[in-house]
Amino acid sequence: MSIAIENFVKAIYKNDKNDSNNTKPGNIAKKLGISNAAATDMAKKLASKDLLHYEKYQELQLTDKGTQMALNIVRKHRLWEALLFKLFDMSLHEIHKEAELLEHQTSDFLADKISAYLGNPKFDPHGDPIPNAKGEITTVDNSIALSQTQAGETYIISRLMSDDKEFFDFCALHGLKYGNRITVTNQFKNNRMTQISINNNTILLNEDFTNIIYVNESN
Amino acid sequence: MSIAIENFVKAIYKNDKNDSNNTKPGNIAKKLGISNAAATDMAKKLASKDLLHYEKYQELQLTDKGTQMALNIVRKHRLWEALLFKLFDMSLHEIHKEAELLEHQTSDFLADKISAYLGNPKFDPHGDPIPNAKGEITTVDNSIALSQTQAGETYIISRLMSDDKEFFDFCALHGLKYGNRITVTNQFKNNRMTQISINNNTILLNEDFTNIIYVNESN
DNA sequence: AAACTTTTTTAAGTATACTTAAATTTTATT
DNA sequence: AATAAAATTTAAGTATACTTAAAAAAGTTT
Repeated sequence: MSIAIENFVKAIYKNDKNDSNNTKPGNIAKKLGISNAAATDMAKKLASKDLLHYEKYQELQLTDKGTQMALNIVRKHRLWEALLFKLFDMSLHEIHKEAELLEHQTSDFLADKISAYLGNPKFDPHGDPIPNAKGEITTVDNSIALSQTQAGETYIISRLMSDDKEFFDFCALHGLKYGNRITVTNQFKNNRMTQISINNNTILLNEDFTNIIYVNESN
Repeated sequence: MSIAIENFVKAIYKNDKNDSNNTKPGNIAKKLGISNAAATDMAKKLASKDLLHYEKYQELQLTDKGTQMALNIVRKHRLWEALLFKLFDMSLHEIHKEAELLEHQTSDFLADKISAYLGNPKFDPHGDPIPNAKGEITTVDNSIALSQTQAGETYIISRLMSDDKEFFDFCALHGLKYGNRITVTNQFKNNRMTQISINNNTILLNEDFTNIIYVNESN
């Protein structure tokens, strides 16, 4: 299967996991930076390969086969992120960009080698779960968006759900990192802002960030 | 530049380094597993990109720009080989196959990270030189093919110039590995065979192997 | 040097993955 | 419910990287 196909299947999968309300060709096209027409063409082609269900004007839906393919690619992506993060001094954004390319040129054999080398990790450096070789994912039920937290409570950062350079630069600057401890000092519901304390510094975060930073309750 | 272009340029470069007598489209086509017509087409296209000199019915010759591109790809290939060899339990043949794919999806930035992590090695696990970021290569002048060695002398294996699985399986079985010591016990010139001693075992090698195993004199 | 063989080139055609522009259908608005 | 807006689909066309088949040139043999 080509890189274009892999990226298309992956985009549908990720779309389903996030803003699942729109999996029509146009929305996928926007995420991939291709025209709507190209996305429709591709959808038809993938339907003929039994990777997704396609009906005119309806939402695209991955078949089991398509889902397995997506999980396989996501697995490789996140394993590369984990490996590059461990070995090299690179930002999460740089790591993501490289993994985006490497994921398509990685045999299952090599993926398993990377996984074993890392001790079969269940999460990547963003806190995103790494599917195992069978495509099974460890769910992270009890993690919630920072926007949904309680003022006065302390939490552990469990996921940074973004690919954006500016976001990661901000996180790196303030110590917002997978596994780190933060205290929510104020929730300004009306302004949709959250004030946190980390490393004795106080930071005010707006909704753009508090919706993509996930945390677990700190026991 | 596309993967097809990168592989074409690399094939010319490697051809020049080995059986340099024929760099015409047909020979390159054979190495890449494409038709002669496709190779001619590609040669014309690359000439228009100033990557090689093309004149009808003549040998193909890389320009400086083309040579730099080839060296950049070879650098990435050999850095991946060195990294995979260090981290994972994989055969030289498996490592080669993975590197063949990864080399095209590796930024200069990542290549430099890999190189630094490995301590900027000058040679890969086959003993082949790794070009530096500027495309400069450490020459290995004093290494000679096993077929050219003297009976009675002891040598250090410096290069295993092959991509072939069977060859590497054979090498692994008998301890023929980069850096290992061997003694040439007999040179059967008429039969083009070389008898060596390694780890107290005697092995008789024919020309197919003695021409691709390179050694240095052992001081 | 003529004849044969091999290689290279040209020409025509294919699959993939896109594009833009127009037509169609769906969705939202009044 | 009619109309306007937005999205989707169809249609036609492009670039890349190939293919096969035929024509042309080069190389080899006798």
